[in-house]
Amino acid sequence: MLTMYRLPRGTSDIFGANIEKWHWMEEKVREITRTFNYREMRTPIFEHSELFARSVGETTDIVEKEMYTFTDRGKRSLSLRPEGTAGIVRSYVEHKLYADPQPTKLYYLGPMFRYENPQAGRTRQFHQFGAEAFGSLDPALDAEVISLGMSFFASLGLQNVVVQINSVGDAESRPRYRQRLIDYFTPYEQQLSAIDRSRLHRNPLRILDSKDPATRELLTEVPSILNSLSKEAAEHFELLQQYLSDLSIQYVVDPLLVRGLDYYTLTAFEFYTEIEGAQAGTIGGGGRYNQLVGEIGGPDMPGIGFALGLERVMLACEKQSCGPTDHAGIDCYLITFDHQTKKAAVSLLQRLRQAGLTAEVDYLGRKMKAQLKAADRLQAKFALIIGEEELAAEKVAVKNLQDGQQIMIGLEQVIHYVKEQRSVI
RNA sequence: GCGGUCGUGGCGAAGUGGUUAACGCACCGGAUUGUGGCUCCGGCACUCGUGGGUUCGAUUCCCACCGAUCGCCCCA
Repeated sequence: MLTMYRLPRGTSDIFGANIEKWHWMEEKVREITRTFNYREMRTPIFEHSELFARSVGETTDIVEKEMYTFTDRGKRSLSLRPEGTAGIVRSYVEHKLYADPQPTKLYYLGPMFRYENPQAGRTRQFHQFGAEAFGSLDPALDAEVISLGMSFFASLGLQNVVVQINSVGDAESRPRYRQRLIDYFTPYEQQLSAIDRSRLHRNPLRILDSKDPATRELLTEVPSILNSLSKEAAEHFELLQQYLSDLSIQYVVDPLLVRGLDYYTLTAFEFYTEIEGAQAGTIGGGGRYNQLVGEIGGPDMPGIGFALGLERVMLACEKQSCGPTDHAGIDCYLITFDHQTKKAAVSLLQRLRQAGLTAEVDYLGRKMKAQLKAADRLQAKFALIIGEEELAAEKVAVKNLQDGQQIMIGLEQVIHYVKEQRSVI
């Protein structure tokens, strides 16, 4: 293959049949967020690197080894966004949206970037649909956010999506649990893998997520975070479950569920479904972040949100055969023979299009037979034939390509006729 | 960052240490003059990922690199 330039590793070009799928999915996002009254926010694709380090967490893999960081001509360190929440929170604070009546409910949709090795459901540029709701501690809002995600999946026709929930505690209970974990694992430290040992010192909560068999043994007896929750945190979690039940949302409590981002407090959750490929089953995740707004310089405002990986959602859709209905073909294909008929066709073409019809004409000088073939391939409903005779009579031969019937129509009546007939086919 | 598998024309897919590298799909043209979807015929003139090496000779053997894919870590 003599292609000089190829797309960068972990990226993809979306076109052809795939673009239809993306439009379909994006349309579902717009629909569902409208009914839940979340408004779109578009933030830059890149931000100051510091923002991500602060919000996502200095010691997370995302910040430590996955960011696309570069220095611009003004010597600023910028990074392509690895996730969406940081930018939304920055914007919320920067534009003082907390001064508006709360809650502020926002959603975003767009590409994210992480320098990782690609595999099933993981690419370097990927797309997320995320929602964030600020300004309320009400667990009913947690339930709404989860419900928004589940409703989105339902609108796509996806089945068997489970939401796993947990509480990672608040400012009071988290340090306490952290210490309990350290106390629990320290006697076994020598048995832990190198990774888990470093987690023990840096971020003990992450051990809960370990896939190491030896560690998993130990996890069967590990103290549950749910027993370390403060009264408020426990109550929040309890109320959330009640609301979820009221919403008939199937959920599973998983005390081992922790998330890879540091900013979560209280509620943490993941959306999961079976997909080919071991790790792609998590199609979304989220949680509360009651400290984050304050941490990046805003007032003490709580927030909760989720992010869904649309490529993974797409994989799930493919597995379950849900997707957009095949788009209908074009309305008209104009068939011409020479320069004179082409001239007439081109102006008819414009009028058809102005009337809202999808119309096409041959630009390759093909013979009539080939033009009809092209019309067929485009699934045209009508072939509008403009030949010498038609031109002289100021008529068009309109051929219905479904039943093969053909009639002559006056040049001026064609649009009306096609519009009328189109709906009865 | 680490490990497995793979890399032949637009796509799918055979194949061999040595004359013109199958086939299918798609595409283009033709089968009596302006009529498609079926059929038949023909065309589509490829550095066999890239660069080295072994050999009289490599697309087939070896090495490196690049890429794809699957997995680990981690995440969406």
